[in-house]
Amino acid sequence: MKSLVVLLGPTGVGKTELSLDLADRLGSPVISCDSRQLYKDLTIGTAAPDILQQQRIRHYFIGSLELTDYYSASQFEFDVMILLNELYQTKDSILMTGGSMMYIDAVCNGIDDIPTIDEELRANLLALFEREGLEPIRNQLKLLDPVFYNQVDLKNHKRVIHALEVCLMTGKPYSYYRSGLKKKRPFEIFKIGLFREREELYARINRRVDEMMIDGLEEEARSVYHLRHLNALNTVGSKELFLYFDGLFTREEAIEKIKQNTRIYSRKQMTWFKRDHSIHWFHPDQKDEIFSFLSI
RNA sequence: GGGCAGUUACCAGAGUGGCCAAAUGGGGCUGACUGUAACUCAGCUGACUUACGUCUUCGGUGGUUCGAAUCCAUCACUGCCCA
Repeated sequence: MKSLVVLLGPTGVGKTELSLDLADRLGSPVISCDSRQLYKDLTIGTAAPDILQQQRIRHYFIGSLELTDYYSASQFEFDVMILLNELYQTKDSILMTGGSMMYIDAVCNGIDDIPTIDEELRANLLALFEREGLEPIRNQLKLLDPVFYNQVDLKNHKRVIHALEVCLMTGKPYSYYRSGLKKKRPFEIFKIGLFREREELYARINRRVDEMMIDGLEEEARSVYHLRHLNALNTVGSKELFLYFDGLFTREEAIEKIKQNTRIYSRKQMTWFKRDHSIHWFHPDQKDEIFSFLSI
């Protein structure tokens, strides 16, 4: 039986470092599962594996996209499935590492097949939202998909708009596509979660942000500032510096905000992971325990 | 030494006699989340209680009043101005 080892955990917990040893042991490359490390030009702010680390272990999905590229969890599922199929020709165990919750779920459980939304339609709805608020969009959704209308958080414009997009795009209710079914994978999945006490994690995060600034995060952000409207740049470590460039933050305030938003993000990740009882939790120092758990 | 302004929950900051455990924002905490998800959204945030509710708060003290964060006196501290 083929297997997929998923190394996950909140940002800053120490996944990258451990993943190299784990990959060595498994004789596997690393499939990165990170919705922002995917993009080139964001390497410092996303703490992507560096050149040396990538020379040591082959990594996939690091810096493979332009900031202007469209991508989604669903596409990630698709790409990973193809890659896994290839890798399993010669290997039995593959390692995937990352903290993007929905991407992990997309690979492990699958995600319903929903058509990708036409750019123009999306732009139109967004314009309508900005002009008249969410009300008209909600009303249309109520008409076209009363089922989902009753389930969705009606204040969450992203969810409401997306549902309507799908309805308008396909002529079918959004709920029609939402099976909620888990896909059966032709490989076994082992989820290893890395956990640190909050205080310890926060201290690492704070320190890491300071290191990023030393490594040139400010210059990195400056070089992509002109693309700030892109979703890929709605990212911790970029958006705060943009506000500094705008004169709305001092440099110090921006750094504090990056730390704070990273901490908040790490908590959101933990909230998500807590629901998943198939995760086996370890402290990053418990390398041997992890190896023996995986029998490697 | 004199004059003026101020002191409100973790922070900032509304409230100027009852509808005030006290607006709002920030921060913190908890959670939702199947498609741009490092997104977006929600709840809680004086104490005790599952809850109904009860109790203790608005610099200190003492008053006025049926009733005070709100009015008066006084003390303390802070800021600005005059000396």
